[in-house]
Amino acid sequence: MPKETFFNLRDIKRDRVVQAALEEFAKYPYERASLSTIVQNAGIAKGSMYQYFADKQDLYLYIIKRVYDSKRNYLQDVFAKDQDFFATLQRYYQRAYMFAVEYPLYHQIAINFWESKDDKLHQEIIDNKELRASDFTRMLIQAMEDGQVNPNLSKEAAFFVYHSVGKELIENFQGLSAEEAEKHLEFIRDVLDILAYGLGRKGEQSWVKN
Amino acid sequence: MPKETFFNLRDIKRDRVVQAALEEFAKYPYERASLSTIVQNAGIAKGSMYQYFADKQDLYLYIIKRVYDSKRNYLQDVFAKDQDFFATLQRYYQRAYMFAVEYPLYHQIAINFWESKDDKLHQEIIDNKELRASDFTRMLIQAMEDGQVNPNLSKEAAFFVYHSVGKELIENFQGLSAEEAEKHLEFIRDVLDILAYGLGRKGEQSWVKN
DNA sequence: TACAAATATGACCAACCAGTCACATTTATT
DNA sequence: AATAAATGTGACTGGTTGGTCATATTTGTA
Repeated sequence: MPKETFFNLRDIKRDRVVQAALEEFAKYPYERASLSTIVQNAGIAKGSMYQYFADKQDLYLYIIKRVYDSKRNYLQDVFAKDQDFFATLQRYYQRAYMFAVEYPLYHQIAINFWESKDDKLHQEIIDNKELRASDFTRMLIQAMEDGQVNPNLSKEAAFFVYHSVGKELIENFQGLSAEEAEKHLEFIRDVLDILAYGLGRKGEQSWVKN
Repeated sequence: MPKETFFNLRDIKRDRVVQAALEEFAKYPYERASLSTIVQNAGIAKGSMYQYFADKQDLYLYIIKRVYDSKRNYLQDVFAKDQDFFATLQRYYQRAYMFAVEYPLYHQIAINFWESKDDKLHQEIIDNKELRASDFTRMLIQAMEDGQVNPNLSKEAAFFVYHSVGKELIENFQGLSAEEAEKHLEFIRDVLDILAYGLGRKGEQSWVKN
């Protein structure tokens, strides 16, 4: 948590600090990111930073929180729109892609974060993954009951497949030229279709005789 | 490339240097790995290391080469045993898993390597990925002609799915207890089955009417 | 044994890092 | 205007890093 002093700052100055931190943590993972570089780009003295934050990790966690709050907010209306399992997944990943295009800095910071090896940070990543796993599993069970998904599949394996592909999908679009967006969204659809045909074929349900 | 001096070393000493480097690069990615730690664990002087290698990167690339040579050798007879596309993939990933269990240090170094952000190293990763992509695509096209795989699928998307899942599969098994090996191998089979049913159902070929 | 070539050494260097602190400056309160 | 509180500052500390180099030791050769 930042200190009170940080919140008392004038907006322009506070934004400069945040912006400089965003840029640095987007460029480098936590351990290699440099506080000296951040304060230099923010145009403040080294000591000032320690008036705002307890230490490097405090600053980092604040930035991470901003990023994930923003992403959660961006994705909030993706779920529960309808009950189509496959359509929901496609909305989710396409929207996650659009987030990456719209907020490239946030996107890069998130990538750097979940690749972090730092013990304390790593625990948060695992917690987060388990949280998403239970969300996904809930959706999956519902879809199995609805008859959208083959109910004989291993739930763990199904989550694993979607987690892997989703992670790589999001990570993959670093070149975020807006012109290619349509092509990228189509690619996401192609990839998810491959998974969908494996998880159950709508209308045909090819698994029933298995 | 190591200097001649390195190869002139007595086996015991050379192995000590290699072993210390392996342990350090397994523990930390390139940038955070410490030469000082390596020389200390190897029981040699700092200066000696620079008699053997030009610099840190020279040492690292030598270690990386060892790792990948070893892995390539370990996986060499996986392909071309038979023409069953899905069986070959399963052999590949199960064997890659066994490699990880058998050579945990090598395994960890490989993971750290392909997560590296260093420009020069990153290029090698991309090259490597493209090489595997063309290998995979060749197999895929063959399987499409054989009727094992739905020929209407996007080849890029198909590779992407296998690449993502394969990468995460290999990365995932860090707790490499030999007792759980059977369970892990079964999990790999479950995951690949999900993909297979999406790429085409053997015997049934559910895509033909699509 | 005498010389030369190869190899080993660790103190040392400059560059960087996160974090500190005595002090200067600005802002709020009386 | 005078005082107090809050905020800003950058030189400095102790640590780490990759890399160097003059010198010492070992090894090979004659």
